[in-house]
Amino acid sequence: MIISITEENYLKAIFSATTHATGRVGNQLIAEKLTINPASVTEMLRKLDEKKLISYDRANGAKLTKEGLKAAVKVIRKHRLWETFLVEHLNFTWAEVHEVAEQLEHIQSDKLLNELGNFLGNPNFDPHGDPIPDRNGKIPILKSKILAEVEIGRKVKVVKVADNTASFLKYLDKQGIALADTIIVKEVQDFDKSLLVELKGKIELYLSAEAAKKIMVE
Amino acid sequence: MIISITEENYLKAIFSATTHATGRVGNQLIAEKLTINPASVTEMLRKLDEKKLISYDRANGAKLTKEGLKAAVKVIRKHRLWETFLVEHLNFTWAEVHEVAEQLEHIQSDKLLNELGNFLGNPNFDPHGDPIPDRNGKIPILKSKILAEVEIGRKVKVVKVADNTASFLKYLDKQGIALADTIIVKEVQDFDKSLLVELKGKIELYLSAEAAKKIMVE
DNA sequence: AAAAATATTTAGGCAAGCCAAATTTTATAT
DNA sequence: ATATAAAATTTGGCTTGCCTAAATATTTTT
Repeated sequence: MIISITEENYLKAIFSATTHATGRVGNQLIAEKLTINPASVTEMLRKLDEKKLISYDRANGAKLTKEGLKAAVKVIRKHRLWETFLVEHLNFTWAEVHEVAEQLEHIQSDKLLNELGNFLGNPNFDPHGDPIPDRNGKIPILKSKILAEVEIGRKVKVVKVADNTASFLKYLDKQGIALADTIIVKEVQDFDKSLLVELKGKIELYLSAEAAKKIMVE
Repeated sequence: MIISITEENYLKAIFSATTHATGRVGNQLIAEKLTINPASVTEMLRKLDEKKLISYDRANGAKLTKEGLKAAVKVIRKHRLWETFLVEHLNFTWAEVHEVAEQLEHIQSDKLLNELGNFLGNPNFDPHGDPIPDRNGKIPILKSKILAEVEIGRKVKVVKVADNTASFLKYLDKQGIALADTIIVKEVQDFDKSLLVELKGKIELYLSAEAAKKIMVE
């Protein structure tokens, strides 16, 4: 079956909305993720329902079928493999990759996808620490928590960022924080919940409560 | 200026039609290259003319402007760099690359283009021996001739194929002919102009006149 | 339970690209 | 020079995806 680029983007949006929020996936939310008008969403959801990629009714909203899930996960695998390629081999920073990966994820070629995976050594996580689904669609699970919830004195490792916007990633770069860095929480300021942390055993710096919620550690 | 994928494909078609045929580039020819209906071509050519990417009038047909040429050459550079990448790093054969490169050539990212070039060592020729335009749009020239015109006894090297269709490339693979192979023409059959050639100093084989017109040597 | 707020759907339209059929223009051949 | 053939264009219509504005549903608040 042919799935258009637009349709792929809807499937991706539904997938990510499904995992994040607990309940139903409404049109509004999908519209926001794709920055389009909610009115436009209805007809597309109906179309995806007809194509059996989602089940859709007013009460339950949109829900991926087995086939729709497979398609969504494949796009995500492509996206994250390309991000990995761009960072590891083409000198992209993690703040730069997203936009280009959004384009590359729609290239259709099973051989390309397979060979790219092999070329990269079929990694399990991308440059942001997000899990890369394997060939069969299985998604590695990372048992991580947010830095804001770590006890004082505990030594942890940065494994993922929960916000892939360029502005946040650039902020991390400026602070010198990268994936796999070790962090020890030294103090929590009572009035604003900001943290004083030790980074890589040497530098000490302050992180806002906001930032601490977006840094995942293990 | 934003140039859509469709527009890029038109520019590419006009470019290749321009170099091949000597005279004017007509709508018919463009329609054939893009396998679309000639009726559809008219409006697009007018649009490209409005955008100053081509000059277009009934008498002279379509002709790329400086800006249109630049855009066309950039797409071709992308296409050929990606082909090189696929063959050299992802185990694609030269018969497999075209279809995927047709997609990859439309990815928009100057950084990607630059870094990909660097990653590959900014090669001058792609896996089919076609010249890769450099960053400034300059196209390397290969002073090659077709195998059919080589004198008997002369030792030459395969530098390019003048037909990139999968069927011809697969035929070459079957015959064991690849870029950079040496060939010596031993005999020319009078009645059908087919050639008996020595390949890589050992194998002898017959090539039809047709094939000999599509193999470029130096 | 009524009013207010939020979500969804309907209806009418628009832009990009495509096609088929009919027509006009240009080129070729007698 | 004119009849015929070939090439280009016009016309009308299609599909995909998007939009705005208005109408319905559904929740939430009071």
